[in-house]
Amino acid sequence: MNDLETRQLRYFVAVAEELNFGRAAERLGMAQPPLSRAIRELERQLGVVLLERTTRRVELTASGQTLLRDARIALDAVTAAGRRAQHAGEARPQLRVALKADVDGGLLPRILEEYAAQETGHPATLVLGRYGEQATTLRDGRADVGLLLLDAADARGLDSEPLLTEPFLLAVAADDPLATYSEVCLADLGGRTMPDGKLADQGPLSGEECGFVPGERWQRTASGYWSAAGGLGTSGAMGVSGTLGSLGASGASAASDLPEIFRLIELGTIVCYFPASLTHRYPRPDIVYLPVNDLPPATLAVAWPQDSHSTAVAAFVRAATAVAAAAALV
Amino acid sequence: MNDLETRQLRYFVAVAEELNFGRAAERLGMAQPPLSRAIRELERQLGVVLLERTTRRVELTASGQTLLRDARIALDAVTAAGRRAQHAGEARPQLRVALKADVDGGLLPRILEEYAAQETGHPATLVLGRYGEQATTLRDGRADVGLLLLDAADARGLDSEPLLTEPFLLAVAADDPLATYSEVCLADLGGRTMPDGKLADQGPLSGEECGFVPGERWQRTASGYWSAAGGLGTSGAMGVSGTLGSLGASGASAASDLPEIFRLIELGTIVCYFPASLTHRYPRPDIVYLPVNDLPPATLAVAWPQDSHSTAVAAFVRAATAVAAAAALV
DNA sequence: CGCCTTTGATACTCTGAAGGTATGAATGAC
DNA sequence: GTCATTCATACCTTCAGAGTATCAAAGGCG
Repeated sequence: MNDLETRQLRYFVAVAEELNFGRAAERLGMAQPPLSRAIRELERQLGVVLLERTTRRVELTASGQTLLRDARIALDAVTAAGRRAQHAGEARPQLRVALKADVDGGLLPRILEEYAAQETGHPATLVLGRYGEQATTLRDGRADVGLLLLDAADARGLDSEPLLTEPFLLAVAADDPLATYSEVCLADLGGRTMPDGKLADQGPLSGEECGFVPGERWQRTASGYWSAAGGLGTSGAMGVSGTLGSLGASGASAASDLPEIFRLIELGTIVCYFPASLTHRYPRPDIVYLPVNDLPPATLAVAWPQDSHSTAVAAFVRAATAVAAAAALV
Repeated sequence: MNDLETRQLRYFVAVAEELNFGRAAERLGMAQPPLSRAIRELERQLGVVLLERTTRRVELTASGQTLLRDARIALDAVTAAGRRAQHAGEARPQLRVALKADVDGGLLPRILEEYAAQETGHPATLVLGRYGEQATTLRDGRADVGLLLLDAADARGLDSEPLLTEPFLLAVAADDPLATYSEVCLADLGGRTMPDGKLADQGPLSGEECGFVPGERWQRTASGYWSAAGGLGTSGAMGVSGTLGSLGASGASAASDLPEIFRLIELGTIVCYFPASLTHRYPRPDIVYLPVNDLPPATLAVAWPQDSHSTAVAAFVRAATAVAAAAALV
């Protein structure tokens, strides 16, 4: 078997995601026939059928599903290789820290201060992204280290160290009937929607595209072992592509920035989950934050590519854990 | 920046490893001029100088070193994607278990038995390889799960669970002066060589190509965090490409299979380190096994690609840890 | 100091793989 | 049965990648 080219993987991922050759070709900026041929050639090379296609429907085979997962990972690794090389070539190397603005447990200033004190020669710069993007940002080489909510991130390929755990709070309009409650549970939220259009009673994390075998629940233990866990106790914590302001490509009436989201919450159009520390930063008269008693808490962590070997990353991780440990004592 | 092609990465890795365009071209089965052009084009795409070249010498820049590391990882990910897709397309899917024959702490039969009892529908098959190859075998998709010595493996991209710890024993000829000792230390071994031609007083693990920043020592803590550790206490445990029967491409008088190695040990030509459990399996009148008092012990672990999501892998890991735990009680 | 070997770069040619256009054929909706 | 949709096929075109021949610079050496 000759080695695959990234072009072939990109083509396949496009088709596998669109499940439609025409749309995939359009997305790739090419005509449909050469795309069909390329996929056929890929299947011939691998000796495996990846897509079951009729003129009306395209479906992934088991091989195709496997390849979709692994091709995404491989493509990330390739772009990461390029980007890291570019970054290493810059005159004044920097430590790129990925995070979603305000999702830092209030620790960011102290972490940056502590990190700067370590004099690594790599000043820190922030790479701000939307909620849930941080893991990908680390995997494809746009950042060196990140702060993210472990439960919302697909941590594959990353190592991480938890910093703190805090509950999600539900933000609702002050004139919502729920606002009089001292706490709510998910079942109380029937019908209310989140910024991404999903139903609020599913919790803050979208489980779609989680990449896990349907019907299986996996969770990571402290020692790094993935075990199948039967129960649903932690099922909310396995999402991958987070919500909270992210708007999917398909999102119809999705809001993406915080001011917009707060406005819609005040109007009663949507509700939204926020980590508790973030809510302290946005006290607003017309919004009430409520504890949700059957929602697992959020774990803020510092994360980095598993194959990282930079001293600056290690220094940042040390700084982050030290600050978190100090904060936990207060 | 357009995405890189794996062809470009393969070309670069070849040149970076050979540090000579002509030899690299030969290895790639192509002429030298197009290779030179391809590398130049790669540098242009990235906007970075990867190689400092005169007509007499080729050297890696900092960017080039970074790219060499990451390109290897990315290429492994690409081939893994292809192989896993092929594997998923097979009629009767199997669990491919990578190991070096006899390096299993004596647990393999019981692990296989325990695994078979779990009825995953994926019968186990063994993928035998040379010592130290298991990690790569897992990364590039030739196997789904493996048994390996953690200290000898480059565990990047893998998750693992330790099974047991046992000392390395030194195998020497019965008529060697050392054979009368009850135990030895590394300093006693001056001048003796190992199967790969390296000096025995360096311990069983080759530190070359370890990929870590020179002058830094890294070790993995229980929680998955890589920390810089100043001391040399565990320095022997960071090797990547193991020895013990592997013969490097450069190896001149290297021996590769066990019978051959034992013969050379009997003749006094070489000495060799083996995990204790393996020596029990090869009692030979003309070979003496000695404890080495300043050598860190070997940790046998079960390992799997970090992004694995297979129930069969999880079942195997459960089986392995259960058997190891039971064995530890005896 | 000058010759020679080694080795990467340049100039040019050529081939084939990747992409485009036109069209066919199958499938499901109505 | 008709029609729209969508994937496959046939055929053509182009340029990127590979080859050959050659140049030029850098060390080694007498």
